[in-house]
Amino acid sequence: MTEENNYTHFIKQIVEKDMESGAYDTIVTRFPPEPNGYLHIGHAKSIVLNFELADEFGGKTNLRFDDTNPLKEDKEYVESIKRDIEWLGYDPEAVRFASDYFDEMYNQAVSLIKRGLAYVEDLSQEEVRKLRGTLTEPGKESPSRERSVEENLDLFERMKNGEFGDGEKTLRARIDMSSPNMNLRDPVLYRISHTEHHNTGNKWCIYPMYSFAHPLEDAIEGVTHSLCTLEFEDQRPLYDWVIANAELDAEPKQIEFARLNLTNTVMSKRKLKQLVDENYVDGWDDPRMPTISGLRRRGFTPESIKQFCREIGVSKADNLVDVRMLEHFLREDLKLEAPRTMAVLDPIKVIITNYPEDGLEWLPADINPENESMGMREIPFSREIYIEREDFMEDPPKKYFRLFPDNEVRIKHAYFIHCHDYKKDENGQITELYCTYDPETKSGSGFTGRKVKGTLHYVEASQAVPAEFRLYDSLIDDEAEGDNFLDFVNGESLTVKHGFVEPNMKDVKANDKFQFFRHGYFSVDPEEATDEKLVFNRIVELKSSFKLK
RNA sequence: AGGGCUAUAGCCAAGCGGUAAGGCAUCGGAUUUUGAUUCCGUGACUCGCAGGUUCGAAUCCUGCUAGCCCUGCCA
Repeated sequence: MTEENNYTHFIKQIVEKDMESGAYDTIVTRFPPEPNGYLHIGHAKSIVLNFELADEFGGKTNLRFDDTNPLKEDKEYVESIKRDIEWLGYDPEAVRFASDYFDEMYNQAVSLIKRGLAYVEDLSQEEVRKLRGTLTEPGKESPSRERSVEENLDLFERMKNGEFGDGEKTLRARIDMSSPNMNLRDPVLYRISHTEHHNTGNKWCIYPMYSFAHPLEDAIEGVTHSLCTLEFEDQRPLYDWVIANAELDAEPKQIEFARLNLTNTVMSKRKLKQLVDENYVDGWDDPRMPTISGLRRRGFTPESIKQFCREIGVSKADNLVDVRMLEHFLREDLKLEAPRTMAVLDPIKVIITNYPEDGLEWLPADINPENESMGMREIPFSREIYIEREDFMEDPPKKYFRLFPDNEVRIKHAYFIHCHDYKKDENGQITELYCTYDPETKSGSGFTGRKVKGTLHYVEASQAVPAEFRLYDSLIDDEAEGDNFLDFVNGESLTVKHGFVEPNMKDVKANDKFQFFRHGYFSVDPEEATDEKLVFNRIVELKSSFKLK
């Protein structure tokens, strides 16, 4: 069971009341994705809500694939969705499919027909649309509406038996063509589609619509609280109509909440698909994607995503959450977990002119100063080291306390070094720095004679391990201008750097996470890192109050 | 405009008639061998607007305004 938590929201309050009043003995929720795409962080909000709410009240949560439209769905998505939920750390009480209940749904439809609550429509889609009316004008009743029960029964059975082509007929609920709620103007319950289904194969050529299928699925599974997003609010009367008229005992209630929107992010399946199809990214699991698989590959931890979902709350107000909140929880989670190590992403060589020609020493370094139990490692130091190119300036501005001519800085875990000279190539690019070190300032020696303003990270040259670093920036630039979201795609969302890491990083494994000193949190790319080639994805930068310029 | 819903700080969000929680972000300051972390401090004379009820209103009532959703045989 989940420990008690401090988060409350209107849905939890509804459940609390329902439990107190005895309306339900136990709570059952479900996460009901359609297997037609990959899960993203917006789904994570729903997953966390459903699983943790049920868990908190000692209830259960099913994973149920809403596979009522074989035209769009595929097994491939079923597997990726299962994997993502498991990775997040949730274990469904049961894994079900809407298609498991096709027989039951068919019987319920027949029952509605027998009671005069549904009829077979043979008007074309176009004609049905015309009769539906508009937002401000009531619809008109279809001639099919007054067909006899016997005829309806016969036609529906023939629909099932494949006697009609796609779109030739539908089964409609007989509700109210003049309802101000469009969903109640005799909504379609079943349509004909001669399409093979990933689960039921060619058994069916009629498939139930969401509005009919979903409440039945909930009722069959004994779901008590059926949570969905705001756009289904207008469907609730229809949901309730189905529940009231179905011959099932359970009485699930639908409750709607606002979906998640994130700054610098697009969330709709359509847009994400476009980014993939038009090669703005490398696939659904590109580390820049807000998909669960993208976040996982980028290096986000399940806990950081879950904590984010808990903290943003649940309400009915449209919202746009700052991505920096997500990043905050990643840093928070990794702070005590990720080993510190040093990586130079854009190297510049430093020659320590007064260090012995063939000297090499191993220095002790803590693995995580905030978590001493992680122990120590040893890192080499010698006459030649690499530091970050941006840690040296010929002509620094005020308050630049890194290295510049005639300045002294600390090299992390090693010594103070003092810059005396530097060399440039024909393009004016700095190629080498010449420094001296002061043996008295060795780290751990307790030296207090002088203070320096800056501490730089480094990698010793002879032992340095080459590595590739992939630095990610927002995929979407919220400040950009344009009519189409593609105008907002950041063309510089990926920067690749080649540099060095410490020798003890040779044996890292896929998805290992580190804090590169002064840079941020990085994760070993699971797809493209090999034994010969280290590839690190930057998950998120460290915060910084330093602003050059 | 017919219906449904929403409105509390830059963002998310608690609050449920007794006098505005918390988080993120921002900006200060202290500590610091990460310009990080940590720590401390920082913002709503007011809750979309206008009226009303009440000793007392973000909370109740009325009327406005703004935004989102609904006319798939998608979910």
